[in-house]
Amino acid sequence: MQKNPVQCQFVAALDSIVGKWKPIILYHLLQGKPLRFNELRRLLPDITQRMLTLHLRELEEDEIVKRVIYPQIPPKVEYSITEYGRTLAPILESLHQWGKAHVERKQLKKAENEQNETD
Amino acid sequence: MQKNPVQCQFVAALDSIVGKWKPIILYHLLQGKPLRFNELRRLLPDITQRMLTLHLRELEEDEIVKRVIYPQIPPKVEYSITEYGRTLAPILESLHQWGKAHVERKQLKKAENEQNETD
DNA sequence: TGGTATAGTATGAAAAAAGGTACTGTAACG
DNA sequence: CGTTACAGTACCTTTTTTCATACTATACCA
Repeated sequence: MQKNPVQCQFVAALDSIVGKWKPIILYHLLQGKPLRFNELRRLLPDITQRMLTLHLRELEEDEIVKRVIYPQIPPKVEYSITEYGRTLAPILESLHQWGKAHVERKQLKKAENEQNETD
Repeated sequence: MQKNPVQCQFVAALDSIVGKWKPIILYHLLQGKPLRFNELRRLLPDITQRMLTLHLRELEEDEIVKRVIYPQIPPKVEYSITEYGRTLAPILESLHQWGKAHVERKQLKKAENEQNETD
């Protein structure tokens, strides 16, 4: 589908971290502590079970996240970042920083505009 | 809609660079030379006029790309990266590098699997 | 005995993103 | 006089992504 190799590389990278919830899932897992399914759910109050499952499966598929099932009842499944997943940390950190600055910049522009309107 | 501020920051950053064609548009514009609408189209053979227009408008809205209209016939419009847009360069470069390694890694795994199947 | 917690799956609907095709006006080229 | 190039817009369809709700099995707790 994507013929251009440069585009492919962007697509591969972005596929791994994009998705409405992936960055924030990774953000929590990058804190270091393995998290159970419902712990993640509590950290992301607005996500549906379905989306959490789907995104975790994709991250697992890419070997960014590791899934460990403890054979007990009620079930216990722990998710943690892999060594490979950790290579994404600097990128996510940059994105986070840039995004923060971008939001602040937008709010500043908005405030300026509202100031001008009342002139 | 996005209540979590951390998530907002990711969303803001990703909104600015995600979209099927945005990274590759930015990649070309980051080469430095301003590009005309149809020059970009030729660089992205599979994009439709419509999608190119929409993505460029969004990038312009975020002040990542500058649009200059030359009042002549036939029309001439040049797109270039702004100073602000240039602050995305390191992030895009990292994404590109990571994506490249990720693609190679996947191909390696695939080759290993095929090797095992023929054992 | 009924409620809660665990980690999901199944199904259908809604929303968002992307695509396809046709169309615009003007000028230069052959 | 017909064609091409330019930079789009309009309209509609398809694809992809996300959401909402109901459902599963088992154990523990009161």
